[in-house]
Amino acid sequence: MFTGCTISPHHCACFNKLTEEQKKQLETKSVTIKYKKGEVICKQGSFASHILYIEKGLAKVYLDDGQNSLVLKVIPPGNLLGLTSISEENNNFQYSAMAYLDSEVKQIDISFFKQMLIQNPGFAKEVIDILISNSIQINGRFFCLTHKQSYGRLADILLCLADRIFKSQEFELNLSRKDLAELSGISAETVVRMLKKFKEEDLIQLDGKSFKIKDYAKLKRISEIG
Amino acid sequence: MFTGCTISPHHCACFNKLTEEQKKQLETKSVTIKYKKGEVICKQGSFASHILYIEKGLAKVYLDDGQNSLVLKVIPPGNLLGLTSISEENNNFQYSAMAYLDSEVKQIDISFFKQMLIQNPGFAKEVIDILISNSIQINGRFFCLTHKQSYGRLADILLCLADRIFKSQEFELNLSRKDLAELSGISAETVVRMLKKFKEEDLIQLDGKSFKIKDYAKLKRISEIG
DNA sequence: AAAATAAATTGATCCAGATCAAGGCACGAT
DNA sequence: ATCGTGCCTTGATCTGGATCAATTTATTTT
Repeated sequence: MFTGCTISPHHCACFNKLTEEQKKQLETKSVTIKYKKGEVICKQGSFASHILYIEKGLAKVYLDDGQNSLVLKVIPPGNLLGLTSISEENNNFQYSAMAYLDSEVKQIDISFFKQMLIQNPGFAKEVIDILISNSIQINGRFFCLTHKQSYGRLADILLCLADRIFKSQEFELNLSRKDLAELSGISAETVVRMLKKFKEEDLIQLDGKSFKIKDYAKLKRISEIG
Repeated sequence: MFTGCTISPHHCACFNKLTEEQKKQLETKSVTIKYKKGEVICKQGSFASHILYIEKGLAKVYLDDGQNSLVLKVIPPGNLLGLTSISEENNNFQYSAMAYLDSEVKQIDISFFKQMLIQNPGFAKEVIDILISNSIQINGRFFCLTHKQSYGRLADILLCLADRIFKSQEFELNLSRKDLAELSGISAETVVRMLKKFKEEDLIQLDGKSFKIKDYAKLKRISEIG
């Protein structure tokens, strides 16, 4: 029912709503920056002069209080990042983001973005839809991390990676065990133990960073039962 | 830094942006319904033909998978409910809501609401701001419930009630211990024990449903340390 | 006011998963 | 090669808080 999956299944559609003229303007009002894996793309609390759009790579969005960190979502190409900064009262980043893989990020001037919201109702409506789908997704993850137990959460993430990121039952996961732990909201040691168990029970095949989902149905069941 | 507080600190400002004409129309497109404490206002999954606006009372918004329940937020008068249903792809309620106290709720025709989004960019912008502030709030709560421990969460909720609902250090809490438990994401028994501890340590005064914050600063510290 | 029902409190037990500690392994730097 | 530094893995231990069970106190219902 609810999934801890952090990855939006669709591209954001808002830019399609811009007129040709506006699209041209957009190009002059934006610039693309490259980030290496592990680099910080935006920092919680800092002033936000841009809305970000992931063109290539993968980024994680997380909250941090200096002590603990919570991954809110993972953003694949085709999605916006930093939308919360367009609010009038919170014009700084409400979360941090880091490149999970080498990435390219388009920075869009925030006042241009706001101008589009006012000038182009279709664009605004699309942005609203994006915000809503973000909320729904995060609510699901919220439910997951607070009510499912670790097994289910890990199964969830594995399926999410297979389905939404790699679109294959077999993949090379370029993330550390610690990253995986963060994603599923459990400790790195526990992740290792659980992966081992999944392997023993023949639900997955695992060798270092090579993953293969062997029993999708059973993993699905585990993710649902919790 | 992050708070588990579920209550939005401000009224929604979007209706101010409507023209006089549109405000009049709004009246013809909406109707106010009364709910008794405990009644369900909207049910997760059901078709949403209206956007809801809390006029009086208090409502809780929660997710439910039949097994567990997670309170996303508590909505005081002056706030919208069910905004997620204006999305094109999710035109049903993404969560349930229940009256915490006797309440009055205005139901606004959803297609009228959508029409306003298109016709009135100022209105749309305001709705975007509301969605953003909702997300920020829920993200904070998310962090709280996953990373703070129970003590901090309970302290958090008590301060939130005092500051945002009752606007007084002393209040009569019309919620059961179980409700309080749900709000802070812990079991009812644990809530009782912790309240007792708070009382013993002279942080609060407590008699049944009468609460009084005696040491705000210390509670604040507990809520921050976790 | 007595009976029935629900909520609050307290104590005892249990367990998922964190944390701590220690080795094994891989890979970039010297 | 070999040193170092950081991941991965495994085992041992600890604990916050859930759950279960039983009693007490409120609140309805009749």
